Amino acid sequence: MQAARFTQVREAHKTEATEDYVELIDDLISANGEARLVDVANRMGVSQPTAGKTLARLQRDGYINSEPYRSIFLTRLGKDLADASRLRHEIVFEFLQAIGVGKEAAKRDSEGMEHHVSEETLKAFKNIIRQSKNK
Amino acid sequence: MQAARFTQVREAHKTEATEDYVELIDDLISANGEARLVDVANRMGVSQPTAGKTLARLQRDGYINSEPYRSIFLTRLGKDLADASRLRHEIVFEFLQAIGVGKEAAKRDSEGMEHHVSEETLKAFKNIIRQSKNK
DNA sequence: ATTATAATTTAGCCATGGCTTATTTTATAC
DNA sequence: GTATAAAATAAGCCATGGCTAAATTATAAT
Repeated sequence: MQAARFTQVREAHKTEATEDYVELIDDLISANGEARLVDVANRMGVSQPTAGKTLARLQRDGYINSEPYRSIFLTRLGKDLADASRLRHEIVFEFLQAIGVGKEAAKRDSEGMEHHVSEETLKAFKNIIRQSKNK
Repeated sequence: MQAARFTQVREAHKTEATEDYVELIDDLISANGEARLVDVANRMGVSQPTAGKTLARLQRDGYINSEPYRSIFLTRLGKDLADASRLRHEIVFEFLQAIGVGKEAAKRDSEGMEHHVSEETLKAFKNIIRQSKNK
């Protein structure tokens, strides 16, 4: 049934924002020692109130913690999701480069594609990466 | 700047529904001679009112035409978008199979991936498809 | 320490895309 | 040709994720 596929794509969309945010927060903590709303908003390319609203939802759903007016911390759940997301993201990014896509396009496309790649496809991607290294 | 990438992904999301719907409408017309709301809704996996609302937007934006209570027609704009979408969709689908992804996963993943693949990446996909045919 | 600047939050707006329930219109069966 | 079933629409709800403008809180500078 075709309907199931579209339903699945819609499911993926629901988790996209969450994954992008936790991954970014984790990066900011690694790079700067902390993750501030203003930096999240800038890196996501949205206004601060928009980022604030999304972060409130992430907190509601247990991915992050933060006291009012203080910086943002990942919960265990958030950190695990960030790690899994980054791994998937990196595989897609490396894969695109392995098949000859330039770095900039690979960055752009992997950002959108990463949320729609199943385990099976990811495995195929990893094979290609491995082959391209052993050549 | 990372922000630009996320902005681009958001742009892609805006056009996703439009592309999915016109492609589906075109398929329904080919298969059944007409595209009815009830079939669109069933194939998209949403309720009829939801499909109706989206179709109203598509009409507002010039992709389709339909008289109240009658079936749906693509405008020139809609037909062109449907053709371009299907082509992209098919390339992604074939590509995934060419690298060893099974048919079902390829169908599912191509549905989500197609909207996030740049021209550059599409070209790389076509190369792989060509190579896999000449082996 | 006070002032100025920067960061965060609040409030309120909008569009999209979901839903259900109820109504209206069209098509079908008899 | 009328009753029934099916399809489409209307009305009204909700969450997400955008925005701006204004208020509050925290930080930095002198």
